Amino acid sequence: MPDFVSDKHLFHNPVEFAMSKIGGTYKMPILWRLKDKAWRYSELANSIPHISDRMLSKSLKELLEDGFISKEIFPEVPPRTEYNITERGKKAVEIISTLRNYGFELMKDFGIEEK
Amino acid sequence: MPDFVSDKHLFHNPVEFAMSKIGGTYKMPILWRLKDKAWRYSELANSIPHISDRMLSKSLKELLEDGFISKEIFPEVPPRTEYNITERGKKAVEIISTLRNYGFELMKDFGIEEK
DNA sequence: CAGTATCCCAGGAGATACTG
DNA sequence: CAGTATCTCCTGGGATACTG
Repeated sequence: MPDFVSDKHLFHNPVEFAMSKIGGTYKMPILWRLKDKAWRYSELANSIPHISDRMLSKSLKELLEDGFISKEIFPEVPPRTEYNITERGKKAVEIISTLRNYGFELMKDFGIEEK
Repeated sequence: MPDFVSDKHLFHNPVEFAMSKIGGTYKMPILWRLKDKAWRYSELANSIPHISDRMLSKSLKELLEDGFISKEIFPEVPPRTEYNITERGKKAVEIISTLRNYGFELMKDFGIEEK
């Protein structure tokens, strides 16, 4: 596996590339929530612990640009925006599910209680 | 999923926890190489692109402490050290394999040629 | 050969303030 | 409600030098 460049960034392996797309602190939590229904901006903001508007809007924008989610704006007052998972996002959700199950397993392994 | 603390660090979900154990730039590349045979320090150093001694030794130490790999020192001159995967490490390798396949898929999806 | 010790920097993320 | 703009901070990782 040789190095390769995408979007002006250097990668060394496919995992790095995948993580550049769905990694970071908030992208997986967002995709996970959109898994089976549409969510509005404020619902995401209230549901994800500690997330700031800056990080939420930044994460949503990147997921949108990379085609993992879609966005629908309803011209109401007050404005309503809904985010949905796309086909590409659904594949990511499968990976997240695997990672999540593994995480739970590891937590048990390391003696961390799930409350 | 409520927050929880492990090793003085705060986590918000199981994926974060898993990534704290096998994430970062070098842990997966290392585990992946140890998948089916023992490797010496210098072999890893030569095989992993751009890795510095600092990062290699740091990553190995943490993987060792967390039980993903084991280490055997042969009292020869010059010294020889071999690293092996453990049972816990083998489970991680399965996850890495999934992530790796997904990464390749995404690369194709984004039009990145694999050489 | 197989590492450790220091110093340094970039970029991910936090805090706060503001707007159509 | 649904964001964007600034500024700041922290830590993962780079560079370099040294050792049993």
